[in-house]
Amino acid sequence: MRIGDLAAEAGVTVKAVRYYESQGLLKPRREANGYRAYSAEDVIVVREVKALLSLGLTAEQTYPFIECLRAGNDRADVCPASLTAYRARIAEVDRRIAELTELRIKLADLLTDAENWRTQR
Amino acid sequence: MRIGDLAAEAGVTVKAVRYYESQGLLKPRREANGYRAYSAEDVIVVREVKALLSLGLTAEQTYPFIECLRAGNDRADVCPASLTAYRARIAEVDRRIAELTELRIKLADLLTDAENWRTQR
DNA sequence: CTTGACCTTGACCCTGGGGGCAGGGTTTAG
DNA sequence: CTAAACCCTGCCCCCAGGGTCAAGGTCAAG
Repeated sequence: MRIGDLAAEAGVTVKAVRYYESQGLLKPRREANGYRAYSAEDVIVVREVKALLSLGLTAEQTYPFIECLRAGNDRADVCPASLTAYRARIAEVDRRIAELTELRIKLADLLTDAENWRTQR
Repeated sequence: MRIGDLAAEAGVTVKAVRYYESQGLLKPRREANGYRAYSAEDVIVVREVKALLSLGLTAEQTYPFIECLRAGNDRADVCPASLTAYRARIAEVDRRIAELTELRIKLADLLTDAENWRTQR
């Protein structure tokens, strides 16, 4: 199958597929005319990458998941490296939520302060 | 004063100062040799920009605050436009926290699922 | 055989807030 | 006089692609 079919079937853009390839996540063969040729397995890979990116992982961080698939597993997340990646991402999210929560407090304080200053003048 | 002095006094890098200028937040005069020349007021502006960026505003969003300062106010955040910008940023942070909280749940579910699958095999 | 619609290719510029580096000119202290 | 420290502009890099382009390939209908 060609890149447009793959993209449509996996629910991403052609541009995204080419980007994944540039990141080393796909290695399609080429037809005689230079067109990229994909297997049915590549659809699974692209869907997985899409799902992982939407969880906030970087393209690079999806690597262990794809390797897990390529190793013959039905699921990309049953390998130890995948579990580690999940845990790392959860920790990252927790850190980010804590940061934003602090920031929220700071902003609210600043707003209150600025409002009070105005009514006092 | 020159760019290095300004940067040191405001606690940012020379590169950052030039970037702020490229975003229209500073308009230094030039010495005969082409060096940028800053006023003492510019230190205040740069400090303000730095503080606002650390609150997650974009350089563009700092614009109303700088205008407020230039209008002669002692504080950059006492103008109506500044209050609006604060409120917008708070709403943004709230949205982001909500997103991350949902994401956290998804990730934890996926992790649990993958772990269980492993112990079951 | 040709036309037109659609597909694919690689290549370029853009995002935000700068960091890093190159290759120059200027100034200041010793 | 020279070396260090400063300043200038301009270019490439990040991340996950989006937008646009010119050029060429494919496939059906007429």
